[in-house]
Amino acid sequence: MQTTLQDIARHLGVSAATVSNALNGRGRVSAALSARIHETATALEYRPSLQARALRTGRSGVIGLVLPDISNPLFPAIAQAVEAQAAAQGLGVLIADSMGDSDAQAQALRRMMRQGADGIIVVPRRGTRVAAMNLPLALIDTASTPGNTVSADHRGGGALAVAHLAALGHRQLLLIGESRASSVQNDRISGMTAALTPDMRADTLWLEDGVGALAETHATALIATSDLHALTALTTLQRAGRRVPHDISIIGFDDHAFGRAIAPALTTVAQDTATIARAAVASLVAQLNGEPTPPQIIVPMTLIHRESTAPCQPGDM
Amino acid sequence: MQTTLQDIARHLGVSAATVSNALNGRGRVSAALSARIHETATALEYRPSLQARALRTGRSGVIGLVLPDISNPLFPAIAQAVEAQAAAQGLGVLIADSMGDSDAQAQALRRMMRQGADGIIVVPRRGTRVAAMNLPLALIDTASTPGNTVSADHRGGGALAVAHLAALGHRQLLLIGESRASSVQNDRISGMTAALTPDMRADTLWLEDGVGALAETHATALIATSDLHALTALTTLQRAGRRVPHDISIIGFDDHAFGRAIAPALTTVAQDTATIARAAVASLVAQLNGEPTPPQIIVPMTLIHRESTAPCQPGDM
DNA sequence: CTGTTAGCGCATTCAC
DNA sequence: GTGAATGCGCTAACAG
Repeated sequence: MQTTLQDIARHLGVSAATVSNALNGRGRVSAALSARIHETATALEYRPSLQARALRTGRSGVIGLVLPDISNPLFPAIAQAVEAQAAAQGLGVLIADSMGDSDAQAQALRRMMRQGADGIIVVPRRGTRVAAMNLPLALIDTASTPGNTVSADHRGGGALAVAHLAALGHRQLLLIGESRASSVQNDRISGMTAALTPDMRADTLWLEDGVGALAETHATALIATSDLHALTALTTLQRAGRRVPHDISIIGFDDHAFGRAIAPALTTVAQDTATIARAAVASLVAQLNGEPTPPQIIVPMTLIHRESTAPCQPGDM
Repeated sequence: MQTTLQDIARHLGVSAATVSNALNGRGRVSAALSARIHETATALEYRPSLQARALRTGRSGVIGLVLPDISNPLFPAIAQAVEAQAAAQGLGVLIADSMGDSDAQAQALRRMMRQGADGIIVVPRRGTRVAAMNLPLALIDTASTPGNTVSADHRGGGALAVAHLAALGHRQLLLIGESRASSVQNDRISGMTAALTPDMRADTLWLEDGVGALAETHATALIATSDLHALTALTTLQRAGRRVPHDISIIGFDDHAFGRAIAPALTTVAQDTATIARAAVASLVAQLNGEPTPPQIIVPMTLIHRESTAPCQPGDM
């Protein structure tokens, strides 16, 4: 069995409350007694029961994380960052998968509330509105989503990608999105088109409309709103005999793990997941402490230049 | 505030204990009263506090899941399956990342125990021994790991891949592993070599030794112990002008998400994560109920034939 | 200043 | 069949 406050108290002939006071540094205990209490506490390997503390204080030390699809390679990076950040503050992380379903998402939120989560971080399903609960909430979505707590600067990321290609001399681009319903993808693409210089041109291809004649594009460079689509484009082009980056440059988004494993290694626009996670957890903690919710935070993205982008070759057009 | 047993009890002029009995179907309550209790319980939207129940019963309804590296694309699939399985049984899932570190792993286990996890599922770091705790544990590793609870049949998976290529007429193979320290990879490769027919030959390339002259291999087919390495091989070969599967066939392992997104789509040997997760959770539940721990379970793998494998072309050698 | 009493919400004895 | 008493381990509010 675990040692409890009572055990220590009996051991020293004092009351449990005093032990609690001493151990929590409430200062309400004489230095001498406090020392002895700490001593026996370590001797008996006392570990406070977070469960009992939770019942008493209403704070469980556990936060929830609801993801739309754990197996989507984008989210593990966020999960990892949130877990690391939470662990650093001694918080546990309850995880749930909303399976892209709005009902499942609502259900997951309720389940976590019942499990005693102090607050919940939600990466909402596309276009889903997260119902307000009487529980601190932090949304990681896009700047254009109402209620968003923190997110990457997707528009800025799009601009970054275009600027990189512009500097390399590319003028004719192909932008690849997957779903028009995704605000993340929309933000990224609008950031790209807004950053085009007057002499640049860009076509947009939405994969939900079909792959189209990707292999026959006249563009000299291509930006996909996800590394996954960049990978599709890369292998499709390679298979058709086009060489990357010699014939055509490719940029992806989000720095998935495989981007470093392929040849050529993928140039990508990365999210600062550590900062995003920190902000999300911080927002939860602030709300828990009754402090004002910090304002929405937009975290800059970073371009990681690897091998899939190169200067535009004369005659590419 | 949440409705409690007391609220219902007061509302009906009975005692809290009776309400508890009625709601938990302990049968010790008259049918009529029980009905009224259930009625008002739903009317008042009563949700028992799992925290209080946990304190009383010692069961929190939460299990832990410790992964070596959340961002490694292999593990999200397991996490997703475990979460789904746990949710189906009304259990929550606490997640932790051991960051490939044995100390961090031990620490994560302790943290989860303190957070009140009823049991913990561990996907151990390579070669790590998981210290026994006074808590139900389930290990997902390999058949050759002592203490393993459930795992995919990695050797059988290796055999499956070889049989597939043998049937396609391939005789000269290249096997790609990454680390000799990984028992999973070792099991897979030993399964492959054991399944070679007498007229087949296979070289083994460990990536920790360097990529080597992958592009110049004389093999007509290649098996990587992970989709990630298969992807490296595929893009390297494509870049060198070799055509997949026309010139060389490729098989990966674990059915990562990107395998369907590339051209050609990757043939792979998949784990039955749903079954593995079910077995792991079931083992935990059995241990919690004091039932005997079920014997180690080895779950068959499945070959998913996509586009990266084809019959051996005459003249390939 | 020090230490104790009370009770968080629930489930489990045991009397009635 | 039902209810009053008890305690899980802890801490906030109170009395000494």
